[in-house]
Amino acid sequence: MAQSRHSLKDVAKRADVSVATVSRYLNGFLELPDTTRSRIDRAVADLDYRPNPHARRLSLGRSDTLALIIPDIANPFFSRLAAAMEACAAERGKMVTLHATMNRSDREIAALDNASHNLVDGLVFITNHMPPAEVAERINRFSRAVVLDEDVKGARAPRVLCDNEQGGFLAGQVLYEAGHRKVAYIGGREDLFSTAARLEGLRRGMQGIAPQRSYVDNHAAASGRELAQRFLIECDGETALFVGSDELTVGVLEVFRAHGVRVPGDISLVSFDNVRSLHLFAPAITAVEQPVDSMGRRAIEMLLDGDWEDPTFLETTELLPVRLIERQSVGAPNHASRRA
Amino acid sequence: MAQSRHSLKDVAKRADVSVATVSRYLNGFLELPDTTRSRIDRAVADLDYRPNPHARRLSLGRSDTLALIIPDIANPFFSRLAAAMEACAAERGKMVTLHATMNRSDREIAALDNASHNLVDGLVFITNHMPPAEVAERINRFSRAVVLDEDVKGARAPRVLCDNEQGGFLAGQVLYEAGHRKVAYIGGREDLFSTAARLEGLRRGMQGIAPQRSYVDNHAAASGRELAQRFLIECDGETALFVGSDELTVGVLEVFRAHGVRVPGDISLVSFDNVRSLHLFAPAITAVEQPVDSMGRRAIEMLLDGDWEDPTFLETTELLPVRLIERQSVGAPNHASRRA
DNA sequence: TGCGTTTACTAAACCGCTTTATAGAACGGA
DNA sequence: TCCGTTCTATAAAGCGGTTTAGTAAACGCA
Repeated sequence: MAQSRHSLKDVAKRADVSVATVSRYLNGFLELPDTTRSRIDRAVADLDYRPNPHARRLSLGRSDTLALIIPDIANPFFSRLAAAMEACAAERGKMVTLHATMNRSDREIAALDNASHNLVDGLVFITNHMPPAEVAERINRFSRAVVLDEDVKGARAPRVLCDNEQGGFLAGQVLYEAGHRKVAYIGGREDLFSTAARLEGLRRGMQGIAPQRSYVDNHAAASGRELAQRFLIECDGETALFVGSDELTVGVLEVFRAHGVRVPGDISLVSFDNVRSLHLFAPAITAVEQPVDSMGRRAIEMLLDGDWEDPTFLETTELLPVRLIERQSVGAPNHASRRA
Repeated sequence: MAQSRHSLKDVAKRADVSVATVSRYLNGFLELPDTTRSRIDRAVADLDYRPNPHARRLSLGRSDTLALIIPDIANPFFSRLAAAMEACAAERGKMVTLHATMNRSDREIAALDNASHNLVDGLVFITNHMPPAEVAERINRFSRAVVLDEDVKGARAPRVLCDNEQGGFLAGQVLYEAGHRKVAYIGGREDLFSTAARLEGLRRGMQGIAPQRSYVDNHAAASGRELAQRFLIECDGETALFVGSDELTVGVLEVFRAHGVRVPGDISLVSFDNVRSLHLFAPAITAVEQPVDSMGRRAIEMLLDGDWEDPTFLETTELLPVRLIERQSVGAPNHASRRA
C-alpha cells in the first residue's frame, strides 16, 4: 500500500529511547515515568505508528485470525452462520478467513492444511458429509478448533449443534397430530449424527412410526429436485415429507410445482432451518427453525473464551434449542395421493 | 498448532547446503545440478517442510490475502457475491478475509484501515450508501482495489457493476406494457449512482413517465416493511412498484400480505436481484436478475489480472448485463386500488 | 561514605524467510 | 600455463517486531 509506514525504530528514534522500551511499553509490559511515556505517545501519534502485523505475527507465532471452513457460502444457512461468526469475531478484534469446501474431502483437507499452515488462532469447521479420518486427524492438530452444525467422527473438539433430535420430534409431532401415519424423510446422509438424531426424533414424534428415508450428499436445491423426482415415482402411500434443509425444500417444491403436486393438498411438508423466506412461499412452509445466529456466536465464543487447558472441554457438546414455526404446509393427509 | 514445524534452516542442514540455496531453489530463482536438487527435494519431503507464511509475508511485504469489505454477509445477494469471489480467489491460491460493515461509515473505515494495515494484496469494496470522502480516500491508498456493485464517489478504482440503467428499463418496459402509467420506486438512496441509473432506465422504459420515489438506507427486509407501510398510506393512484432489491421485496410483501394487498391484483411488483427463491413466492415475483456470480468473479479477476501499471485501468467500468425474469407479479393495473 | 535496592532503560538475540553481493571451483580457449 | 567465464553455491543483511538478560544511575539507609 502506498502509505508511508513507520517502524518501531522510527518511533524509538523520535522518542529517544530504544525499540525495546517502545515495544514493551506499547504492549503494557513496562511502567514508565510520565515524561518518557509522553515522549513515546507523541512519537506514536506524530508518526501515526501501527505495528506491522506480519512482523508481529512472525514474532509471536500467531495470527489474530480465525479460519472458517464451510461447505458453501452461497447457501443462506451457512452465510448466516458466517455473518454471525464474523460479527462476533470482529467485536473481539479477530479477523476471519473463509474457505468453501462444497463438502469435498479434498477441499476440506486443503483448507485445513492452509489454516494450520497459517497458524490461525482458531478454527471453526463445518461439514455436511462424513469426512474421512484424515480430516478429523487434521482437525485434531489444531490447538483450538470447534466443530459446528454437524459432528465429525474422530474429532476431539467441542461441538456446537442444534438439537436435531428435538427438531425431528417437533416435525414428527405436528405431522402425527395432523393425522399422518406414513411419512418420508429427505436429508443428509444416513451416517451423519444429525441424521440419526433427526430420524430418532421424528420416530418419537410419530409415536414410534419410522419414516421411509432417502439421503442426499449435499444440501442444494438440485439434490432436492432429484430426490423429489424419486419420491414421486417411488411414493408408496406416504402423505408427508420431512425435508432436512430449506435448500432441499426449494428443490422439492420446484418439482412438486412442475408436477402439479399440491402442498399440503397432496403432500404435507415440514422443512428444517427456516433461513429462506418460507413465510412468503406458496404455501407458507412449516419449518423447524435453527438458532443460526446463536450457533455462530457460540462457536466463536467457545473458541476465544473456552477453557482450552481443561481436557474435558474438548468433549463438550453444546446443544442449542430449535423451535417449530407452524405455517400452511401441513394439512390433513390425502390418502388418495397421486403418483407422478 | 501442535505439529512440529521445520524451518528452512532444518532443510538446509539436512540437504547440506545453505538456506539461501534452498530458498532460491524453492522459489525458482536458482537452477541446480541434479544431485543438489534431489538432496533438497528429499529433505523437503522428509521434513514435510512448508515455508512459514508469516515470515514469508514479512520478508516479501505482502500477504497472499484479499480483503472483502461487504455490507452484510447474511444478505443472500452479498453472500453469493462472496461465494463467487472466494471460489475465484481460492483457485488462484489467495485467501480472503471478510469484513461486514452494515453500511456504516465507521465500520467501513475500520475495515479499510485493518486491510491496509494488513498489507492485503487486494481489496474488493462494496457499499450501499454514499460514504464520506474519508472512505474514498482510504480506498485510494490501496495499490489494488476494485469497487463492486455500487460506484463510490471519489474512488480511483476500477468498477464492476451491473447494468442498472438497463435493469430499470426492463422493469419500466414490462410495467408499461402491462398498462401501468403511475409507478413507485423503492430502493437505495437518491445520491447513489445505481439509483440514478435505475430511475433513468425506469423512466425510459415507462416512455418518459417518472416514478414516485422513496429511498432506504440499507437493503434489509425491515426497510422494505417501513417503506411499504408508507407507500400504503401515501399511495396516490400508483398501480405498481419497482423494488430495488429482493430483501426489500421480502419486507414489502410481508406488509402487503398483512394488509390484504394482493399482488398483482392490487399492486404489481418488479424486484431487483433475483437471489431469493422468488419463483416459489406467492405470487412468483417478476425480477431483474443480476449476474451475481460473474460480478464476483470479474472483481477478483480484475484484481489479480488487471494491468495495474496502466493508469487508465483505474478508470475502467465493467457493466455486466442483467435480464428480466418474468413471473406472476405483474398484471393489469387496478385503478380502483385500495388505500390502507 | 558505602552498599544494597529500585528505577529506568537497553543491547542483542530471535522469529523464518528473501535477496544482494560475492566467492571458489571447474572449464575452455589462447 | 594462464586468464576469463561459467557454474555452483554462500555469507550476511534485511523485513519489523518481541523478549531475555543485563546495566547504569539514582535512591534509601546505616
